[in-house]
Amino acid sequence: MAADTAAATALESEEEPVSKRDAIIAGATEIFLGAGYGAASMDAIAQAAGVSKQTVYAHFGAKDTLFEAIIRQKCDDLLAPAVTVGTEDGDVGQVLHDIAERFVNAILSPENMKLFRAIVGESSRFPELADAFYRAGPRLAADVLADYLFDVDAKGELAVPNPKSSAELFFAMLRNDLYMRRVLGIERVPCPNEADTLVGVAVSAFIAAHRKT
Amino acid sequence: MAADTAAATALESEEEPVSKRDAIIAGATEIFLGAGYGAASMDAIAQAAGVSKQTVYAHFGAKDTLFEAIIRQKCDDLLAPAVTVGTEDGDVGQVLHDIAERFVNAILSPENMKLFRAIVGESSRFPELADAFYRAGPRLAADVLADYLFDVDAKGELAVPNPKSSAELFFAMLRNDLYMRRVLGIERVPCPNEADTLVGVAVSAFIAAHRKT
DNA sequence: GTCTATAAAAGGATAGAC
DNA sequence: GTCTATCCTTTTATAGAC
Repeated sequence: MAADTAAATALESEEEPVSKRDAIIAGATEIFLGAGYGAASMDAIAQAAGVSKQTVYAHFGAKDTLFEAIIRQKCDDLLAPAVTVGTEDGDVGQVLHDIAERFVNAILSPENMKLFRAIVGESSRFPELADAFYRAGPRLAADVLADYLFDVDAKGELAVPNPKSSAELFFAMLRNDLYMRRVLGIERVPCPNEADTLVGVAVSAFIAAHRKT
Repeated sequence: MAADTAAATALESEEEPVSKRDAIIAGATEIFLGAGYGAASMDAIAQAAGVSKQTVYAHFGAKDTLFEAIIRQKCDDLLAPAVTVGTEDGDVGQVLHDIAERFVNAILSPENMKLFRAIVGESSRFPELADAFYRAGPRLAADVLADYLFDVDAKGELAVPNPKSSAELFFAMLRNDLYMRRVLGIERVPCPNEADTLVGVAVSAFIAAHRKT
């Protein structure tokens, strides 16, 4: 299978998916994230992939298996860039601002919105997926930031007696009203100005709340 | 119909729903909020209501109509207590603490969790419901708090140059990691200790960020 | 591995009697 | 208004040929 994929990669044009399997993944991702698990039909997925339905079943066995594969991959792909701290040296305010900007951009992206809605909507049927999302996203982000805040406290730049709690508070501040509107699908158009303002407000408030006495 | 309901109320025991219509509403609420729109079948709803399927259709016409009726009612019922300011006199810290406690209790309640998941999962199919939820919940709460914060600023108790922005930040702080875990269905057991801690952290940080210079 | 064709079941909605 | 019985579309999944 690996050899097949490699050969196809070399021969096919870049527009077309390299293999049937990749085509299925692409099609299933589009349909599942666009419509949700319940409203997505295997026919629609096969058609979006340009493949017969039986081919889909040959590769993934069943609908729920396919859904799990798609969602798990998306969790890893999408949330990874949001949780890196980047350059930890420099002014604390600047570092926090950078982290906040990347986090907000990541969680507000249309792809992440669709992923989150799909997971939340099926959290009772696929609890493991909800857990995977939480660990790859919010939990990891908070853990990474908590490590950084621990150092910040040690250096005496800010007073952070409880890094874990403060890290969670920081990201909560970033999941603001704009995030809520986007989760609910109310705000369609990307609004960079509001996102920038939001980041500034959150970072300022966070620093003010953790200033050394 | 009203007379029928009144008569039934007087005669029936308190355990049983007063009318067929109320029984349908109760059953549909249970099924829709428990399983989501897609996974809920009209058969299951009829069975949960103790009524034939045709009776359900006679009252509500179609599945989507029934869903809308259920969700809209739940939005009004559930979110109303969360958005009252209550006694606006007294220490600012105490008032904010009260508001925060009520808000957290409301949004973390199992009923609200189920409602939110159902709406988010079907936000593309029922955008009006997502909008109704937003206006009855997050938007209304922020508006009410913004009014209070405007007065607080005028009295000079805190520095709140932008009440709307600050109100949104306040509630964002309350939708913390615990809220995220509950939305994703990870945290099953109610954890009052963590909720109390969370409220304290948020209120302290908010006041510190808005202290007069 | 991939396709066409088909089975088998579930679910939304309706007909007609009472 | 309410029930039983039924229709018909959609959808998951499989059989069998190439």
